[in-house]
Amino acid sequence: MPTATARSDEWETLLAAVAERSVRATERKQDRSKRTEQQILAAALRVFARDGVSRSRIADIAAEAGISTSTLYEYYRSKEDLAYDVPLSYLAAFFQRYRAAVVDKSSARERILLYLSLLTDFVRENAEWARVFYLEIWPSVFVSETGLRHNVDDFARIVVFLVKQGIEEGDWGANHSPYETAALLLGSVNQVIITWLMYRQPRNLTKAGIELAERILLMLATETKAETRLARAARRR
Amino acid sequence: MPTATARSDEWETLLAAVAERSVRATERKQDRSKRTEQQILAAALRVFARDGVSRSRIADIAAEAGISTSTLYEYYRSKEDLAYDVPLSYLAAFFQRYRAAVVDKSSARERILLYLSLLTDFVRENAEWARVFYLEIWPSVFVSETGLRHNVDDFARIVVFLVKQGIEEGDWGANHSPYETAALLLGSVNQVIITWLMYRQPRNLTKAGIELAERILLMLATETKAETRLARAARRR
DNA sequence: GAAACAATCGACGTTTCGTCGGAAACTGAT
DNA sequence: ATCAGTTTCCGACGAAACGTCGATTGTTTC
Repeated sequence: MPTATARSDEWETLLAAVAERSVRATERKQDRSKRTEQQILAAALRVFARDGVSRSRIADIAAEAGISTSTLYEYYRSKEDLAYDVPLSYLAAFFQRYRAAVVDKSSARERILLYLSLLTDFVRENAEWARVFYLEIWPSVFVSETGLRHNVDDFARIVVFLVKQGIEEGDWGANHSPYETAALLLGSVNQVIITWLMYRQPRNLTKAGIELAERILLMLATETKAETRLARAARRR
Repeated sequence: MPTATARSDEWETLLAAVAERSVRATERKQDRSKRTEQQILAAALRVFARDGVSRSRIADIAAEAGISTSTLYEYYRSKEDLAYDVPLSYLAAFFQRYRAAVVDKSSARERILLYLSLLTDFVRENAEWARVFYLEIWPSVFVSETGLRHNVDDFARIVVFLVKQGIEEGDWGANHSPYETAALLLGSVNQVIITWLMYRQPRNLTKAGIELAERILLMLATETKAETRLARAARRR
């Protein structure tokens, strides 16, 4: 088992890797070009959120961005490329925000709680992005080996790491696979997020997210106590 | 609160509605036409699963089905229409299978457990379908007001109903919204399914699904006991 | 077996995607 | 300021996929 500091180092490394991966390498020389890039991304997000990715036309996005279609092709090789790049900057922003907020939290419990509540909060604030990301991009990431894929993986990787940390700290037992427990945490919250995106239910997403996360964490703690009791009883027999 | 029989009737009604909704109304006159329809659906599933919906070409699907593109357009107005119709027959099969298997289960606990384990089992058996449905269609259903939308809603509706039943039967308390608890159950299992579809992890999906469902149900029961204990302690003070 | 209907197909118009060569705007050095 | 070199932008065009229509072939009914 790694020592506490080794774990802590690993955590820093993970966060650094995640943050770095989500930074895009823009190599444009002139300022107007960077502005155009931003305009394209903003326009694409608007159009994707409005029409859905598959129905959106490149020409519409270009018009929305105030440029010609051929200029857009200077920046992105295809609609698919564009669709995969749009969520990236937001994802980077989310990871950055989490990294900044988590510095003064050291327990797995606190870190997970912060992660999930920050996530629901971020979704609520950036509903247009979330709509495109959760309902269009994320699920179809599999079709291509794109850079975004790794960012999406990071999403779960962080939770798995923290679940393992929680086991070491005794917050919950090692009876279950950390992957299963992570799926429990992340899957539940994702389900609530998707429901909110589709039906605006529950009304207060942030509140619902925090409550759900706290509930699960409490259940995990109780589960361990119950299982320990059971094991003790079995041994006594 | 409804009586036990009223609840039971409601359950039958719900299952009947779900089963009926997922039956497609085919109005073709000749037999060869029905064969063609099946060929199109089978071909579309293969091509969608292989190339992804957005990259698939109508011409490829037609070729795979052994017909001309214009014939395909006799059956479906557009690729979108086709994409939304492909999952339907499988969904119907799943609901039918569940309906048949659940007749001798009356407790909410058993019914939920059966639902979720049947689901993971069905996904494992029909991986091609699941890939298209979970990773491509389901999330983008929102873009259009299609019939499939209601079938997808049924998916969650059943779980919500059963969670409510569980509250009435005292399996778990009424402290939490049934929608939240349903999200917990369905979201976790969905997360495991999606992970399996993308990475073939965990290896044994059916086993993982059952274990996860049992774990959550146990946690829910324990949670209620713990909360009752807490409430009692609070009253004593 | 012929009239009426259903299903299929090849040819063709339309829409959207994506490329290319050159014009316009910017940069830095003289 | 001007000019060479570079970057960015765009209009015109070609390619590919979508979707339509009238003619042809197959099936049913009487």
